[in-house]
Amino acid sequence: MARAATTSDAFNAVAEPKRREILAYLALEERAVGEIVAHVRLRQPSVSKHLRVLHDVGLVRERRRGRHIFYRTNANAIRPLHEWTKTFERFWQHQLLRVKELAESKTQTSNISTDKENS
Amino acid sequence: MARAATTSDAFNAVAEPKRREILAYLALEERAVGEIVAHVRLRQPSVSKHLRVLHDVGLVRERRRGRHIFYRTNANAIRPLHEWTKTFERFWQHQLLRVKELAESKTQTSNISTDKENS
DNA sequence: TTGACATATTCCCATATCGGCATATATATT
DNA sequence: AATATATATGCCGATATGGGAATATGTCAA
Repeated sequence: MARAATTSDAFNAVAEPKRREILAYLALEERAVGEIVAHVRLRQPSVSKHLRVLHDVGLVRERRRGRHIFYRTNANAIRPLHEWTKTFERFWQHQLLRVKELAESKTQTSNISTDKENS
Repeated sequence: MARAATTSDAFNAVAEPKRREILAYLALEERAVGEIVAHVRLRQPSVSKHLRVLHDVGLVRERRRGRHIFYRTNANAIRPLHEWTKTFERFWQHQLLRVKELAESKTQTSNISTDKENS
């Protein structure tokens, strides 16, 4: 093996900027491929491929209507990502608290070099 | 051009399962590379490379202490992802509402074929 | 200085990825 | 049936990616 098992999941699907753009666009209302092509600046085949990826991981649903295929975002499939980021919520709250405390202690004792910063 | 501009950002960094694992591990407390290697099942160079990626996008901070380098998750850098997923929150709430309404109407009028489902 | 330890970097290989182009497929219209 | 329209698929080229192995770099200890 060489590359990481390609567990093409929602995280991967969303890593592509154009796909995020498409998801945002399709969240508002369903759209036919042609409309998406017009909206995002890509050729139709590329858009179809992105839609395939999104569909495979359940991030969009399709509705076939004549020769048109309407896609819409399946917001529920984004929830796991939301939940994952949420697990870090308490940590960034901690960090904010620390920064606040530091700021306060600095205003009390006028800046006595508490430096520990690194890139 | 060929591949999508390689905007190595947080979304991309987080698309890698091992990197998510590392982030979760380093959120609790800072760890030296050796500890991370022991925790996640990868060789040291691979871990260093993942840490590089994470560091480049600001998802981890490092603290050099003698010959050890301690990494910790910078939860704040995860907030943008959180915010992005959050923009879809109202949509999945909508969908839940729809499902609920559908279920209710079905119990009232015993299932009069309102089917419109597709993969 | 030399040697041990911790971590990063480089090179290589296999594979994945993205976009463009050409083409296939499906459906509607005439 | 023939044609037009909408979308998907296949192939190609360029590049990115991840892991392994070897090696370089940096730091501490003797």
